Amino acid sequence: VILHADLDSFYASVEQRDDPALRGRPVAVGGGVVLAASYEAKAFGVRSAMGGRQARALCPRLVTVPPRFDAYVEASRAVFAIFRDTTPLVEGLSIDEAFLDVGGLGAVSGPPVVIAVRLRERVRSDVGLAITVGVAGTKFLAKVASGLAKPDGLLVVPVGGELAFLHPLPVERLWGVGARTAAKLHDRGVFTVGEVAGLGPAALTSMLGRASGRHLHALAHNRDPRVVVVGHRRRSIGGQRSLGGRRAFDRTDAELDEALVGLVDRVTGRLRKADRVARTVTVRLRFADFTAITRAHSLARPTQDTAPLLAAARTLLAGERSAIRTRGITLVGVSLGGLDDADAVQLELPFPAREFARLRERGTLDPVVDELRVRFGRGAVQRATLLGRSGGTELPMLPD
DNA sequence: TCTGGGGTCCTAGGACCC
DNA sequence: TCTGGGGTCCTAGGACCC
Repeated sequence: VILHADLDSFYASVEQRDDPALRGRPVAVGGGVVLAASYEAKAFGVRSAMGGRQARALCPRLVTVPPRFDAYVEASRAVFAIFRDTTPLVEGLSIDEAFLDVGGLGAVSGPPVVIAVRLRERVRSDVGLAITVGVAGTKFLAKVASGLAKPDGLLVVPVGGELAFLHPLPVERLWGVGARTAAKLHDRGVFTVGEVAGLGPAALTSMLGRASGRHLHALAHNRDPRVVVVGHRRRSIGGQRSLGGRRAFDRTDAELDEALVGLVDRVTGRLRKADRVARTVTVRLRFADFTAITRAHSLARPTQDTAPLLAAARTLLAGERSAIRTRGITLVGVSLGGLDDADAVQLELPFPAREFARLRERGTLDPVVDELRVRFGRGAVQRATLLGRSGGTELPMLPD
């Protein structure tokens, strides 16, 4: 049994918690763009990612406050501590939501509903925030349930009633169906999850692509085998800076370089703080017409040093000088991928073919061996046995 | 209404290797 | 001179989520 716990209007709720004058009033966090809107603001149609001007047009009495990210991180830590005190099986999805696997807790903590009620009370009393919880047998359904129960709600999908719950819902309720996918489905007369379920997998696949089609087909029949995973590792670290549209066509090279250096500096700082190394640098540019491109380069070896990563980013940016001149530029982004632990050592792969053939001739390696992987990390050997067999027995790692 | 900043995953083509 | 198939890695773009 899985709980999906999701804090309501997180940033705005923290602001209302910390400043009583904001309570009961329509609040938007952010400046040029709304990062989060309180429920009072949402009632006027104010939404996150909306421009500040539009938000004020919809809601003249809107109170706009600048974000205080430190306060949100602090509140998030406190809530996640309560999550982990509820069950060790916590999978964070973002700063304000997580899956909790409470399946094995029955004997200790009572049934899932009781656990969910207690969790909501604790977050309310200890952190001062409202949290919505969805309870179901799968991650997907738990997330759908919490979405429907917002704000400040609790919704349990009864065992056996999953499809009856799911099928009347509009397709937009499905996790992974955004505006584009919804539009494609609507074009073909598909509006509810039940109608999706009525479609064959082939029809969905031809509409949405292989993975999305299969995925959606499975979800519409409430098949979701994904388990709660503790301790996800970040796969990329990035930063971006919008430059404002006004001077899109007359940014100087020096200005762009300054922005790039600032971003690389910030991002590599985070990389080092996380004790990780990166191998792929991606530069993202957005032009005055709002179209965007990405340019990537992979280094021969991973690093956490600023210099080689900055050099790669500069080269990528330099390659787009003429596009920047003719199309104007409104955003620069840098992302680091191919992450690994800083102290991990990966030997050259694949194992040199000539050396391999030589060993094979000497009879040192059984022909079924076709790869050698040796990995060291955290100051100790992680995997150090040769992944091969000779006469059915494992070979020891080569002395070298 | 001229639109932030942080991520994840999928697709598809080309290079390269065996 | 013309021809196969499988696999991995890299790059670019797109959709989606909070």
